[in-house]
Amino acid sequence: MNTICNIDKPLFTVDSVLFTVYEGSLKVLMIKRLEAPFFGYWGLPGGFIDINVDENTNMTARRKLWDKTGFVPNYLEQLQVISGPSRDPRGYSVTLAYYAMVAHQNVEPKVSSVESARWLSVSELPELLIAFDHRRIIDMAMQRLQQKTLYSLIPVFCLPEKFSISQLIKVIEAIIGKPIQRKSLMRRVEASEMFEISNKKIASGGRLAQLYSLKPGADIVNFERNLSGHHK
Amino acid sequence: MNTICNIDKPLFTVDSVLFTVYEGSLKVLMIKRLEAPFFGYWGLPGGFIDINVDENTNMTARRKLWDKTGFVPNYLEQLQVISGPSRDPRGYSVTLAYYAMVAHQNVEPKVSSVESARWLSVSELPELLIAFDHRRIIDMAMQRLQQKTLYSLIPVFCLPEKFSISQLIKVIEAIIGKPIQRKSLMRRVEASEMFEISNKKIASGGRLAQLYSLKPGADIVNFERNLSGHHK
DNA sequence: CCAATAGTGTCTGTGAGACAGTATGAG
DNA sequence: CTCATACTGTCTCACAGACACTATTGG
Repeated sequence: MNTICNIDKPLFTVDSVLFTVYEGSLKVLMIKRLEAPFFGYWGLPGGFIDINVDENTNMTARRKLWDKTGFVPNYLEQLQVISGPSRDPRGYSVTLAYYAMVAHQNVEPKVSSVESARWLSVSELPELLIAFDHRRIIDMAMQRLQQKTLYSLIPVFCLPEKFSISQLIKVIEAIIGKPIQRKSLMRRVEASEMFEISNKKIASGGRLAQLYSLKPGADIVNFERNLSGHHK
Repeated sequence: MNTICNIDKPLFTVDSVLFTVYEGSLKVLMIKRLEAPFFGYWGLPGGFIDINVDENTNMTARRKLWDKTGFVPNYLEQLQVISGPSRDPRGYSVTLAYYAMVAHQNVEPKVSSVESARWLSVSELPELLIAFDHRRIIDMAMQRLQQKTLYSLIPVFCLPEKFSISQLIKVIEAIIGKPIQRKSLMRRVEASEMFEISNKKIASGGRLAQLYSLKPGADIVNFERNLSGHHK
């Protein structure tokens, strides 16, 4: 242990907004705080960088998420740095926020075993006590996720390895909060060349659905036009 | 002065990639380093956050750019945090990189008076000695700027308050390195509703060109389709 | 008049939206 | 068979690309 030395230097932390879609709604992993400040409030998973362990801040984010979920998120990207003298009562602070995505099933066993961790629907956040400016950070993350969903297929990272188009539609609609055209999505899945057609199908009450999986090493494709975003 | 306390805490800095377009090419403001490490190399303008002065890291970036250019950049946005144990020989470091844009004419007087500051063409960077991993940061900034140029009109921030469509075309072409269609650009300028038609025109060897200016308080519009990017 | 640059008219191409129509599973 | 869900065909529409055409300046 060594003394925390804070003279003229801001407190630097790494926090993550981990998304998943489950039961048809977009959820964020939050941790019930067991220490001051904001004792008893919900906060984002995160913490200090450990320069002896973390190769870089991405690793810090991954490590902290691993602690809570027992899983490395399928998608992780820097969101924004938020800083200022009064966002943390302990003093001037600088927070690097990430946003990330996982398939619910991959993390459920561990998350439900961690007493303080919980998936909260973004729709219920207004009624809850959120620590620091984490509410604002979640809003920024959601905006970015929604925007990115319009021109890429990152929502696949909320799904298991093999998934059907219908599952993907549900996830996308939960994220952007609007219906989309199945046909448009299929065109994109096809055009992106990111996915393999699996030899399996999945039952869902009617005709069996084709399963797709991400090609190993496939890059995320950005389309040149946005999906819906308005209309109807 | 107080002792730098580095035990277990990374060094946090803020650096900026300041772009302008001048003489038909995209340029970056670089500073000839007069101290170790990387003495004599070119580095990005930046430095440490001053928690007694800077309301947040944006202010740090602005302040550092003001020192070198005598001007607050027209556009400033966070780019990325880069971190690791070996990118700075002095120890584990975390750098928040910004990218920014100015009109060349606004900053030229001051920049040419600061001995160590210089506008370098991005095309000549490979031949120069660049400090730290700043070369990689510039490349990231350029990629982001190019991408954003395809779906927004941020290149206007490289131009004086009143500008013509032809000037805007030249700036955009310098940024993305490809020709664009004048007609497409005019459609966008019109559709964005970001600009006012000035009552002045500018001479340029032929018919007088209409001058436009950013409406006060106008938000930056993001289009739903990208411009060219390929074709022809 | 001409040369040069500014701006318009308009046709084509591409990919999303809409939605009817077809396919294929379970019971 | 029917119902439910999966998928296809295809028309429309918005907007970028292309490029010929007209407009307006200086000399």
